[in-house]
Amino acid sequence: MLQAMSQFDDHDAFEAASRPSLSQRAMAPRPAPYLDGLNPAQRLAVETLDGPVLLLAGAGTGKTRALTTRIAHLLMQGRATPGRILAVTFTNKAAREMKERVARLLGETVEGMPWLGTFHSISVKILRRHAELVGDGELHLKPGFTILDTDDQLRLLKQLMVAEAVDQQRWSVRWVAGHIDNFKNRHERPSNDPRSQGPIMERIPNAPLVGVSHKVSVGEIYAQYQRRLLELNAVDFGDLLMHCVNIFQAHPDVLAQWQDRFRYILVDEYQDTNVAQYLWLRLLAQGHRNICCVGDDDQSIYGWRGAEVGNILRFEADFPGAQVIRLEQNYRSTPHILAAASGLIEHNKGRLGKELWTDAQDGEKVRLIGHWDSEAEARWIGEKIEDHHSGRSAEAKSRYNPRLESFEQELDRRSKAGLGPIEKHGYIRQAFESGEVYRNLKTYNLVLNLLQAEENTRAAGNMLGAVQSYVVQKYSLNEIAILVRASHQMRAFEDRFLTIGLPYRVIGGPRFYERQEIRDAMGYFRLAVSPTDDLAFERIVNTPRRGLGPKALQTIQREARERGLSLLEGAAAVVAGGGLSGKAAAALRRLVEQMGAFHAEALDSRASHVALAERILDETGYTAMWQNDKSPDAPGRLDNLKELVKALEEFDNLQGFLEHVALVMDAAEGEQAEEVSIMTLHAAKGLEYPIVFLPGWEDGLFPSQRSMDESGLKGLEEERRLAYVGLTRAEELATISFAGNRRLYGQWQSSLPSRFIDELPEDHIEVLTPPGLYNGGYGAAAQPFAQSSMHDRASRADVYNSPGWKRMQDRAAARPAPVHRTPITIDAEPAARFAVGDRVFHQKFGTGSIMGIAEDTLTVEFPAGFKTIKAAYVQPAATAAPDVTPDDVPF
DNA sequence: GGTGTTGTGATTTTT
DNA sequence: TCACAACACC
Repeated sequence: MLQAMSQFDDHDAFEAASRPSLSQRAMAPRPAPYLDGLNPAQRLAVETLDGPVLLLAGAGTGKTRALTTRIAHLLMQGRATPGRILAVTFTNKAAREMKERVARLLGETVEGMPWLGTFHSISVKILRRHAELVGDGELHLKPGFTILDTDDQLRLLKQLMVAEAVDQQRWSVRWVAGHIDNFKNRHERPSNDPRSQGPIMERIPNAPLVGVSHKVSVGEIYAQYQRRLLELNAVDFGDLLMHCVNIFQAHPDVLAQWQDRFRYILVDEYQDTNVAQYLWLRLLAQGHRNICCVGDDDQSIYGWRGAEVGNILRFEADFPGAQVIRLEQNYRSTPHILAAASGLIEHNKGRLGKELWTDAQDGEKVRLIGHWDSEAEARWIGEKIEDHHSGRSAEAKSRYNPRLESFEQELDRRSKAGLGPIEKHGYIRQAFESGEVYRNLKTYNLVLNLLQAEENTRAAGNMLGAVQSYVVQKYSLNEIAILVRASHQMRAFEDRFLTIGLPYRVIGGPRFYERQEIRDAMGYFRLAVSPTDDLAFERIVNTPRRGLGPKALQTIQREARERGLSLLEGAAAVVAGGGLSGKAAAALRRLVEQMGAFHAEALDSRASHVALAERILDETGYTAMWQNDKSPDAPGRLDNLKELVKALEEFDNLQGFLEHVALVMDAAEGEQAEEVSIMTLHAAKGLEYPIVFLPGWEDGLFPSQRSMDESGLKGLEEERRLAYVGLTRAEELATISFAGNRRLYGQWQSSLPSRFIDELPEDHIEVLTPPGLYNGGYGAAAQPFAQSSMHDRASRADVYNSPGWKRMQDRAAARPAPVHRTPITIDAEPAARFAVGDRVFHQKFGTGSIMGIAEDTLTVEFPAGFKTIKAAYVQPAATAAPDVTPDDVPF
């Protein structure tokens, strides 16, 4: 069906014919099985096809389902051909997912959805067709333009800044790049008066630029940068959007053409759009006005990179007559999790407002726990994960359940006898046979519902009881995630998990195509495909080392500039003209000749591009460079190169591959192994896990001090949304934790629990007491805060008054101190408790002897060697019974 | 031109 | 603490 329609794509004849004709009307009202199972709001979202629609979809409300079903509906209703639907996402992953799901709905591959993609990939397609409209009469973009990655962008900017003698000590390349990105996010073109655009920078003190001002504005660099990009026939990511909008604005005829094409527009994650994307969308939508934006203002967490929540808040004003549809039924989380998240986000002002609700069973409350320091936090979370994984978590019910056994027997009996109402639901059987009903709360709930729907037979009643009393104790590690605010928090977990041998994976680390060796290799490929790619030339000319350093490069650049050649051609000229001597000349000659040959072969469609790629890497000595490298990561890099070559096989030629990679910078992720996922809160958006840990809820870290300093209340609210996103990732169990002390940049720093903790609705929170928090604990111990930056009494008192800490104290006090332990009193002169020669115990270093005492600092000889340690961190060894695990040892 | 040393500064990240 | 960049030195 889809493929049949896609043949007509681009044919206006088909469009004309697509007014309800006889044959179409005969085909028209088809049954729409894909609509089954949608809730009323989702259904409304799918069926409201005309005019602007804002779909406010809370976390876990089936947003993607609504969006993909809407596309399917448009197609099945014959409202539009695939080529007439524009569907934009932010990430390639989201685009891929959407394609797959639409395909599944329609039961076919959706090759015919050419305009489902990211803002950037769609912009490239548009831009390739109108490249000449970018620039002025003299200099304009050509359709074959290259797309620079961040690396190229920085190198180019750096050249410009060096030429302008900008004081890079004070104004870094990254900083300038950030500003330029922001210009583009806000769709600010280089102004006619660049000197007054953007912040002012100073040149280095005695820059040899006679008669030039001591100051340069970022705007001037921006203008030069744009000029340079044009000369290089290149664009950066921001340009893709900006140039498109510029073309649309300056050429109404072109705009009209695209407006006409896109009969229906769908936008995912609308709350994340920046000004440029907003303009882009609004221009295109002004044609048919059938635009459907899906988003959630409460999940807007990308303000710092230009996203404007205002776009979604203003939707109704921007698109008069817009219908607003709210998806509020949540299918992901338990009521407690939902209530906790909702209670938190209510502290934000200016929301569009949604009330999430769910049918799900109550489940566990959100847990809250405070720890002494980040290491204790990691240790504790590691243990909890092991518990969940092995099924020995404290809340685990008995593995053996007689009622369940009888239930299973009953099921078996009835199934064999082929009777009774229950086995009509093959699903139930399967749920039990696979064990899914024990493991997955969703399955469990579904089975419950199905059973409840059954007639009130005794068998059904039995089953119900059995299922209800036996829920889920074992979790796969893949069902568990740790979500942190900043990536440096990950280290504590990695360290800990490595020691206890818990498999984990970090999501969102440096990506495949951002690795040095991959970029280098790509540089070679780029140069082979387009010999005029100067940035690629600069990248690889001396990698591996060819003795062609900055000086040789300067010579080449001078030659190229004087003759108006590209760098590679310039290099050829230098070689021919004898501009370089000896070794360098020979090396350059070889490189030029090789690249010439590679280029010829790249043009030859009969030659294998995979073989060419291998040859390039081998003959230029690039592979050898890593083979000779003795650093520990060299073998990994060689593997990556092999993988790169393998990835090439999926493309017809190098060119296609490069085009793909410029935009789709992600590698296939393997998900076979069982591993706990560790990632930032940002990376977690859109994902869900049965069990979620949210560590590091401390003021300054989360909410991040920097966010609040830089953006004030706005920043704080965005942090709060981030907390909301984190909580709503959890399906069954969320555990929030904070640590009193944390090592930051090598320094121990103490902090207060996050203000968000006090904003959580108490009824849905269960406060846990960590092992080792006995009487005394935090309440009595001023010592833990001795190194605190929070020295003033008032703020420290606040800690003790906060519900979380109070509760912890109450719990701790209510709990009898174990016999083997002497309560620790930490007095003003802690070291006074010790004398040289005493045996002391430290939770990390074990037992040792005191060799020296200075103030409150001890020098202790541990098995691991001499350590200088604050007295507060150790205790007399005699009180530390041998059976005490490290976690039982308090501070 | 390659290697060692010092200094600095440090969220969140996609395309 | 750690990574990376800029400089000094061989």
